[in-house]
Amino acid sequence: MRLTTKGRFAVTAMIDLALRQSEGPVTLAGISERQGISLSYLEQLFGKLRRHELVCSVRGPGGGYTLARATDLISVADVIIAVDEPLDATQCGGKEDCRDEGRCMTHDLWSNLNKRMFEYLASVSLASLVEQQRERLACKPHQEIVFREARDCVSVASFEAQA
Amino acid sequence: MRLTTKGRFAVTAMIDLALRQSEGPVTLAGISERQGISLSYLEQLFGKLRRHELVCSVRGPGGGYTLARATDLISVADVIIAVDEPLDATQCGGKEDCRDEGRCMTHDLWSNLNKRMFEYLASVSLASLVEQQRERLACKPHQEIVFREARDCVSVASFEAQA
DNA sequence: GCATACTTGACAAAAATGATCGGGTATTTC
DNA sequence: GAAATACCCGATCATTTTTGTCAAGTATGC
Repeated sequence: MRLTTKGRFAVTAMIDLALRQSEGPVTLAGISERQGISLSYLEQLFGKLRRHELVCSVRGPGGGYTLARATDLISVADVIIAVDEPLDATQCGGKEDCRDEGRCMTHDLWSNLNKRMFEYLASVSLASLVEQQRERLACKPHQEIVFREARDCVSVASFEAQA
Repeated sequence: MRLTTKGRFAVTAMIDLALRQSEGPVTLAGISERQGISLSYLEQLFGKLRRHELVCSVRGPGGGYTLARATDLISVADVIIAVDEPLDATQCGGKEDCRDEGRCMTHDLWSNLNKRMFEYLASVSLASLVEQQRERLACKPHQEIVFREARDCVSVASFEAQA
């Protein structure tokens, strides 16, 4: 599993979608404006999300995207896997036991790490994130949910290492 | 924390170094040949590792690199942090509580993930990896420790997602 | 000492990826 | 038909990853 900003964008967009789909399909243009992600990029991401059957699309006026499953059946891991396409075959995947010692010396380490991360991300559902988000909104009831300049924070180029 | 091939290369190289430093400084040329990582790239990585005081350099003939600390005092997290320099300031770092809800909607998620990954990687020392590696070598006692074509496996471009 | 070979160290170029921009087409609602 | 929307594609810019080139330092043989 790979952790980059791409997955972060995708998750952010999915949360936005989850928060609004009760009012019908959500347009990418809306997500783009609210979250400060370029429309083209969202199109690419949602193309992948759709092909992985995490979202459904509705064309025409009033159209947009909706989630394909309930929020508690979509995990963060699902989203990240969908947009990050992990170039399957090219590596000595979990199956082959990497004879030729030096090769894949770090195999066990990485597959353990992978596993841990995956387990963690798979344990976090969109539902729980949405709930978190709702709680925050509840604290500041009348603030409008339009934040154009969210970019500085959301679009940052890399994860931060922290102790 | 960011997970890319860069960190993977660095860890692989550090294990190679740990396995051989008993015979004196280890050259990057050697690591390059054995692990299939380009010399220039290793030079960059080891520049960072040196500046983070994880390795020491010895110039001139017979020179090379040695570890700056005992293998059980160097964690995988140390190595990855060293080569990945997390562009500190640009983001809304852990301190600021990201008011303006939509902004950093996923803040908690990512910082939790970060924390988990970091804890895991910090718990894995170079010593434990070396020991693992030694055990494997022990099973195939007479095989020469020269594996030119390790690239196919080690150089793959991304982590694999796996359940 | 001095040349020479071995090694790190630093800078620049190339390749790959991430992200944006602009155009177009298909589909649906009105 | 007109407008709103997804969908697709190629071009472009920025960033990151990877490789290439050249310099600087240092031990060794003479």
